Parts: sequence; structure tokens; C-alpha cells
Amino acid sequence: MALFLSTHENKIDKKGRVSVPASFRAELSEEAFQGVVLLRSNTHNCLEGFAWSYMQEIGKRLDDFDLFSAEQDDLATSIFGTAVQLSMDGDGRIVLPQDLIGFANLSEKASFVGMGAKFQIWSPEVFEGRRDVARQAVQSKGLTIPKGRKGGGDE
Amino acid sequence: MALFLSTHENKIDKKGRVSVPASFRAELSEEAFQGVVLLRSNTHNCLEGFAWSYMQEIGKRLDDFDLFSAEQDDLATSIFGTAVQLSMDGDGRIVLPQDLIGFANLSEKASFVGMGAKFQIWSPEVFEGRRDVARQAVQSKGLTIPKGRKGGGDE
DNA sequence: GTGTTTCCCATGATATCCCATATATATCCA
DNA sequence: TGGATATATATGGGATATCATGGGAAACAC
Repeated sequence: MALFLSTHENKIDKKGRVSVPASFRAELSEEAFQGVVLLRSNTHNCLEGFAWSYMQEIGKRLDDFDLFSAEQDDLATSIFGTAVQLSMDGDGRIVLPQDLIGFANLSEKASFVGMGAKFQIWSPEVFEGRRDVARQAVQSKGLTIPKGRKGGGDE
Repeated sequence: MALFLSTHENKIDKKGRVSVPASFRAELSEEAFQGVVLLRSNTHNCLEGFAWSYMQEIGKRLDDFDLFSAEQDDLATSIFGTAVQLSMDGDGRIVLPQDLIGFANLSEKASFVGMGAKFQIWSPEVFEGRRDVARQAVQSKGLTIPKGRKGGGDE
């Protein structure tokens, strides 16, 4: 499984292109599809990025719901309906769609933030504040990673 | 299995033709039948689209019902009875039958909404609202993707 | 024959590819 | 140790391919 680490701040050019950090690309190198899947975060004004295979996994799990149930429908609409599949060019760049740029308030630059199995894309200025809030929350609530099973969500 | 992602808004021309989004066509490229199966949604004023091979899967699941039960009969009628098989032309377009256009209140444009294994076709204006409702339902009900073997998701 | 459907090609907009250049980091040699 | 060179990465811009869409011709139906 891919493991995204660290924060990288890259420039968005006037075509909307931005380089995926080389270390992230290395994590994606064994993927069948060379690119990423982006969707709107449900909790922040940022984008969430996944490897294609991770979305397939989510697709399979969603298929375990009853086919025409309301739950399946709501989840599929808000996850798959808003996700976009972006392939990388030969230089490891993706083109950010205009509506996603707007959603995350991106302009000149984009911060790629490694989150383990996924990563996030933030406006650098907005992320400054977010990082402090997250650190304080971890300290004050004494948050820890659970043993074994599930890795670190942030909600 | 095909995995349909993202939302694409395409125009319906005066012949009733509409382009199936290129990324959806890519997912269908390995299908024996080059086209889609459309049926009326039971819960929304929209159409549901499948790859031909996925209809077989639906058939199998339907078999879990008692063969001559009223439920099985109702489902089979509403699913298979109303389904239409539409082939794509050389440019990846399908012709929407007039009764389906009416059912989904389509006029100028059609929104193709990826739902994972299936997709939906909406009137763009109607879908706006639907997307918000789905998002809120996911948040308020706390819906999550069922855990598989892999840990880690948070949404 | 008339109306409908399917096929084929033209076009403009957009995304993709490819190469050149800049910047940063690492390596090497005196 | 310092400075020059090499490697990897990031960015910019122009050429090219792809996609959505419109319209006409050919095939089909009644």
C-alpha cells in the first residue's frame, strides 16, 4: 500500500498543472493506473487524493451494500460522483479541474500533505492554520493511533 | 469490474444523442457489448446505467429471492422489464429514447454521475439538489464505507 | 416516398505530449 | 574544505492528439 509522507508546496501554472511530489510518485509507481483520484473533503476546504487501486477497494466494499439501498446511493453519489481521476503527464504533473481549484481556494501554490494511505491538497496559507489546530487537538485530547486495525483518521 | 467516477455534463443534441463520457467509455472498453443498459431509477427521477455484464450480476443477486415470490416478481419487473440496451455509435454517443428523456426530465443537458459499479443520468439542475442531500445524509447518518480487510479510510 | 435511424466526417475547444530551461540536491575531485 | 560538476526534480511553452458536438449522407422502416 502506498504511504504518503511529508508536505510539499508546488506551483500551479496557468494551465492548472501542478507537479505531484516525487516521493508521492514513487509510492504510486507500482500502480496499474499512473495518476491519482481526487475528491472534495467532507470536513475541510481541501482535496483528498488516493491511488486508483484504493478507489477500487472502496468500490468493492460499496458493492457489498444492497444494490438500490438509500445508503449505497448516498455514499456513491457523494464519493464517486464528486471524485475525479487525473492521470499524470510524463513529467509527473496533474491538471487540477477548475471547480476543485475553487473548492480548495487554490491560487498560486498547492500544498501536498502526506496522510499515510491518502494525501490532501491545501492552499498553503490555509494549511498553516490547520496544522496548528491538528497538533493542539492531538495534544489536548491525548489522541493516539489504535493498535492493529484501523490507521489514523482525522475527523 | 468497471468503476465509474466523477460527474460529466454533456449536451443532448436535437437528434436525442449524447456523448458517453470518455472515461466511462474507457471503463466499458473490455465489455463484449459496446454500449450501456439504462433503466428508470426506483427512487429518483433519474436513469441508472450499467455495463451489460453487470446486469448478469444483478440477475444472480435477484436469484437469492424466492423464485416465485411477490418481491422477486416486483423487482424483476421494475429492473429487467424496463431496461433498454443502447449501443454506442462510432463517436461514443448513445440515443436516449424519448420516454426516458421524459422520465428524467432531461432537456438541454444530461449529467452523467459515476457511482462506482453503475452510473446515473440526471437533469443537471435536479442533480445539484440531489448532491447536497446525499452529502448531508452521509454526514448526519455518519455513513462510512464498510471496513474490509484493509484498515485506514476515514470518510 | 416519407420519416427515422445509423454511419461518417468536419470543427473548435481542451487536454496531453514532448522538449527546453530553471532550481535544488547530491557527488566528486583537487 | 571548497568549488565545480552531475543528477533529480520542478516549471514553462509550443506542437499534437483527443473529445464533445454539429451536420449531412446513406441505410432502414413503414
